[in-house]
Amino acid sequence: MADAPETKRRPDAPGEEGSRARLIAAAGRLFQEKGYAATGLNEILTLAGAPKGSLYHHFPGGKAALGAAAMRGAGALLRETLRARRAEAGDAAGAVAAFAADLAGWLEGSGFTRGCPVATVALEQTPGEGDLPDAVRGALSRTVDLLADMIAQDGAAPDRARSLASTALAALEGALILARAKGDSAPVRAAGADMARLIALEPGERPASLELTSKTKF
Amino acid sequence: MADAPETKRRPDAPGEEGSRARLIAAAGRLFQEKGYAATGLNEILTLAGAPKGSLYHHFPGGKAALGAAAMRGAGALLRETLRARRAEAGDAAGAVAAFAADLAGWLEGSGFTRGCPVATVALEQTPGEGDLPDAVRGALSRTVDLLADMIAQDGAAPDRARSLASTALAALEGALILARAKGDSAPVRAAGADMARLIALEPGERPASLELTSKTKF
DNA sequence: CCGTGACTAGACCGACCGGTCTATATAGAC
DNA sequence: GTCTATATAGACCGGTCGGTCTAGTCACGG
Repeated sequence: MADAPETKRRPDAPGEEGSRARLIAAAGRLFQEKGYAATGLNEILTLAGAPKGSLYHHFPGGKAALGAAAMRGAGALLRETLRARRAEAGDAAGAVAAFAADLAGWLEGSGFTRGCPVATVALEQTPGEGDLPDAVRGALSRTVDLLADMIAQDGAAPDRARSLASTALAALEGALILARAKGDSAPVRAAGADMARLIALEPGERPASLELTSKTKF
Repeated sequence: MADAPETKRRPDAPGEEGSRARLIAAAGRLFQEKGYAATGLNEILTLAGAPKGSLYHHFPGGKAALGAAAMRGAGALLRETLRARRAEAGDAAGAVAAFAADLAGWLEGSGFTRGCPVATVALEQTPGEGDLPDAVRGALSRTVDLLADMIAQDGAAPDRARSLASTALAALEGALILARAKGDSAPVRAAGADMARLIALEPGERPASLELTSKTKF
């Protein structure tokens, strides 16, 4: 809802392609691998190929602001993937199973170094880190909301759908922890299958309700 | 299986009561609240009331060795609690529900600052931290093994019991993340109830098998 | 009463932390 | 061309990090 008549917005030349985006990507990846506190600013800068000045130009709030942006991006990616799986599978249970397979694949593909980018940061939070706690909370709750909507669309009562969605996301997050520690993605696949089963056996009353509840209360 | 004829083992006078134990307790608590990397040695030392010399006397391996000891202690506490709940409830499903209530209570009691002590450290692991990764893996896998034994005792097939145990622990770990981020223990209680339900509806074939499977392959 | 080993005590170290600052290069407006 | 805003570039800062080291304190065995 901005920059409608704006045709400018094109300085950025020195860095070849959005150094801001590269900073977010580098931070997200390193936080995912080693956690927030263990990742140094210089490490992020090196991976992104950007100097310190760029970081503090794009993120005056420093490390916490960059972390918040990374959390928002990671949450968006999670939800986008989940939505795509839901479209393919046709129901919430299938979406969860396919989503779990995605997570397992990502974990394996990284050599078991990258779990959930949000969970890693979520566990290190102490209040007073600027936007970061809010961004973490938002990424998690918006994903739960999305999943709850999917389950409710399959006919579950709204409260029950939210509860199931919370448990399902929790199981996947926890499974990523177990899988990463073990160096074996079996826990993620098991959690996906078990949660799909749990969701599927929910008494679906209305076969298809056309309205999205989507309270989206953060 | 040691110190049978040992009647000595009682220097320790300066510190009034096992400074080693105080160090482990302080480290465990701080790791739980803020994570491994974010917790400074000096902070642990202050909370434990011990000087640096004591730390490196008891834990020549430094921070990683202290962390490993804290993980072993935390894992033991988790399993002890789970065993106690199983004894009270009589079956695995009831044990999981009661255990979840314990976790929720601990989280609430700490003002939502303390989640699972193992998960927090598990997500920050990079190889080369000495005993720490092994201690984390051991704490998690031994807890899964214990829970799998409980489920198998209720009549589930061993493989299915292990899979269910993995998902159940994952759901509780993940729920602690969500609950802490939200400042609301509802996700933990929901996960406890849902996992108890999932375990209970497992076809229990033999009402009671007397033999513990306990492969304990970590 | 003097060793001797277990343990406490904390000064000290180089490395690195997140953050600030000034200087420079670039692209578009006029 | 000149001016201005955007963005890059990195030297630099005080503070803190995990870890090392030497000195001192205690309980006990001889």
